[in-house]
Amino acid sequence: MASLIRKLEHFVRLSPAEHAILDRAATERVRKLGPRVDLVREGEKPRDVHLILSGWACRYKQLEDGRRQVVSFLLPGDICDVNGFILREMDHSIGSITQVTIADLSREFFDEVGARHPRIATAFWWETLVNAAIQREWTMNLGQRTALERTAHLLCEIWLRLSMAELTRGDNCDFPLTQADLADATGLSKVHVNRILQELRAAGLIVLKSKTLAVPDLARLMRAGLFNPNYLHMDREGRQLDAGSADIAAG
Amino acid sequence: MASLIRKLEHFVRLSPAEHAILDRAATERVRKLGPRVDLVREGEKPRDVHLILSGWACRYKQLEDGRRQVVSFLLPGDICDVNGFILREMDHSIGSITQVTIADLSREFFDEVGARHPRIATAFWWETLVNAAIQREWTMNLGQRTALERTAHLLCEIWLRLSMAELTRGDNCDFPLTQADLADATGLSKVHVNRILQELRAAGLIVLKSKTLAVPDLARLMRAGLFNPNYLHMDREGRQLDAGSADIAAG
DNA sequence: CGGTTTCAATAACGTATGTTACATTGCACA
DNA sequence: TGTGCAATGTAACATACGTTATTGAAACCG
Repeated sequence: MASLIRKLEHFVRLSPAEHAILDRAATERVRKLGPRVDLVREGEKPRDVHLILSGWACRYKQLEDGRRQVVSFLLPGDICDVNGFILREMDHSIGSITQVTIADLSREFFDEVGARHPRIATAFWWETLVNAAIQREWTMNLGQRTALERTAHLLCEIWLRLSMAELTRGDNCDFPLTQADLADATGLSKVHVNRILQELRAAGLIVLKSKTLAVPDLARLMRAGLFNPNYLHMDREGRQLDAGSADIAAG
Repeated sequence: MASLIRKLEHFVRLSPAEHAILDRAATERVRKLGPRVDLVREGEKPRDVHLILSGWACRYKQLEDGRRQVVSFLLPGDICDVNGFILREMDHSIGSITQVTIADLSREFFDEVGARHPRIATAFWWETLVNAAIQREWTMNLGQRTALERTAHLLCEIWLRLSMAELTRGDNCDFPLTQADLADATGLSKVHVNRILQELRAAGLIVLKSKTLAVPDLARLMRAGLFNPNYLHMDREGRQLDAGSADIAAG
């Protein structure tokens, strides 16, 4: 919950009353899932909207011959498909990566937000639009960037998204993805992901071991990934980027 | 305008009154643009929402060194970013491909739709969600499919989107994209796109010349592109796919 | 704790696709 | 009715990345 509010507040300030509404929605109907299980499967009818309270998950699509593409990562504070229940059938699956805690948000909750809480509704639209922007950036990433740029770019994105949710500590963060996960997300083979990670390590751009990632110099990693943070739309009205994100954006 | 309504009616039936509302919005503030000009540039503040009345356009992103990725095509009946004006700055550009006619839809129009026309609002949400699904499918396409599959897949998608807007005639349609456009959209080089098109032609999957595309056997092209139309969510309540799209979906 | 599985690392080799270069066709416009 | 530029087509060659295979080190687990 805290992660969601922190993230949304990168865009609009929410009142204590609005915090309370989100808090309440996020504390009823909470579930816990093990790692590496499907939360939702392609072909199913969308039911509730899910809010990730803790843990990492991903959306993915698969071809009949087994080729698999992770199309996005879901981090704490992320909402899966605001209004997704409008569609009759899921066109992709959602799977947990780590153990995950989720809150199921009802259709009625969104109806009420739409009718009575315009600032929250706007914040949810922002979430929706940023997710669309992220998906466009992934298209760019897969279509144009080299393996090294692509991997560095993905790491920057995850880093910034985690930091918006206040899930980084100093220069490091939890990083539960395996090289196979990174391969599925970048469209590279596992072997090549391994080569690229070695290269990033050798260049001093990352320190990655035992599920912890450290980024000693984010600006340098961003340059390596040709990373421009504009698509994350982390700017709140009447403010550009705060002190913490200013040097981040410096590039 | 007709294209928009036809497309939306693949999802919900709209009343004559609702048609009239859309018609009115689409006839005030109409502009015409030449081919190959920018409609919107990355970095600008989003203003109105644009509805494509005729012609083709695309969203694209560019790296400093000139690498360019088309992240989506905008066809007649497409709306650019419902509620996009919530964001402070565009993270991509929109450029025309052919001559294009657009209607600028005001923020107030969307406010009114949200407040008073829930069925249209739902239809716009459907449009938003389908666009997100398309973007995910492009991620899959670039990350996992071979050059031939990828190209065939893109052609299938464009074909179906055009047919929803009733812009195909029999087995053929206008197709103004150059091989360079296709290259920018598929992440392939122009030379390789040319090779792949030759291959598709040789296999009898497409006939493409002088800006006209014919697809003699859509089911076969779909198989070549590992194309599953589910992500376009062309199904209306109480109906699966109509006669026209049934054989399309047959695969 | 010993066995089993997952994950990471590395090597040898193969190939799909990129690059550069140039020829040809087609079409806009003078 | 040429003339010029954009678009398409082709060939020779280069390379980034994929594939298969093997090994070692963690993590898991009964």
